Amino acid sequence: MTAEHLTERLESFVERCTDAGLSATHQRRVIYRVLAESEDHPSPEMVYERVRREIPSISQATVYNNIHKFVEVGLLEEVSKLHQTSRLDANMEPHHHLVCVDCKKVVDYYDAALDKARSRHREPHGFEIRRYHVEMHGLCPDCRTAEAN
Amino acid sequence: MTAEHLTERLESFVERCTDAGLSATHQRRVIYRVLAESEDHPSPEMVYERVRREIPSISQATVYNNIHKFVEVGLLEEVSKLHQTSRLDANMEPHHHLVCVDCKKVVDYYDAALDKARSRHREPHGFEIRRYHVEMHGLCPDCRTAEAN
DNA sequence: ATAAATGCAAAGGATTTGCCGTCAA
DNA sequence: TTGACGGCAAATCCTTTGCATTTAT
Repeated sequence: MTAEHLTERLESFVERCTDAGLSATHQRRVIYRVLAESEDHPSPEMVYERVRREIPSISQATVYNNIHKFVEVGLLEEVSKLHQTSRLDANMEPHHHLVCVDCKKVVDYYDAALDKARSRHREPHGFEIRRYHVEMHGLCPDCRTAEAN
Repeated sequence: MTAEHLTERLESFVERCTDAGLSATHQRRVIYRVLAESEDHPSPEMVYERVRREIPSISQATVYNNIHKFVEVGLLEEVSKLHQTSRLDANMEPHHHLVCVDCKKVVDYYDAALDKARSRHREPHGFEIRRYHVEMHGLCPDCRTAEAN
């Protein structure tokens, strides 16, 4: 994140809130700035701690509620759409997953080209890669049909 | 999952337990069979419900504890290594993530070839893809160093 | 003015832990 | 026989909700 990008994001925040029908409260500005300044993909708890340095009276509920609002209006994304409950897989062969963002269905996905792509990435950023896992997030056929109504 | 693969997995289960120093208790056999028979990437709660049909007296703790053991010894995988607490990202540009399986650090990863790969997958299994996200799981440099001790 | 947002506290769901009795090897 | 395991219940962690008060527009 370059400084100019950060400034850009912060400046467009108020406008983006207005477009989304959200008032740009002091708490929201600080929560968003903390997130935009963070490089470490913080948890809600970490966001709460950082915001609390500036607004000691803020409550966890406000942080959680606004994170949800921000995700809804596209200001924010969750790294994994599958937190909250673990999802298990006894299939240990290399394969990938299609995840429905709506009903959280998980479908196995096999693709030789994806597996081949893995070899291009050896030790990215010094990581010793153990599992190369493509997660495609989208709407499953059932939820697409449901949404058409 | 073909029937023969399932049989294979079930038959090797006892052996794999022994190798890992785990006794193959009745509960563990049923928990593992339920998982190996499941195509839907069940949550611990769903595993508990299914096992309970056969062992009504089993406790949730046993299910949770054994799921952990199975993951440790490589009989099982979690679809996402990042559940339990949400991890947030204010960077809405398409990008990918390196996740440390040890310390849960998340690092952004940009790669043009990966983005190009996306176009090969249109509507896999009928999914309307909204986000094409590669999650590479491995050991970050810090944890590699720590593990060397 | 007024609909929305905040703070607080309690509730809820998911997961972990400690302890004691039981069972697999 | 005995160390590992299972069951139970309490504890903990993460997140959501209800409600009274305050605030942004």
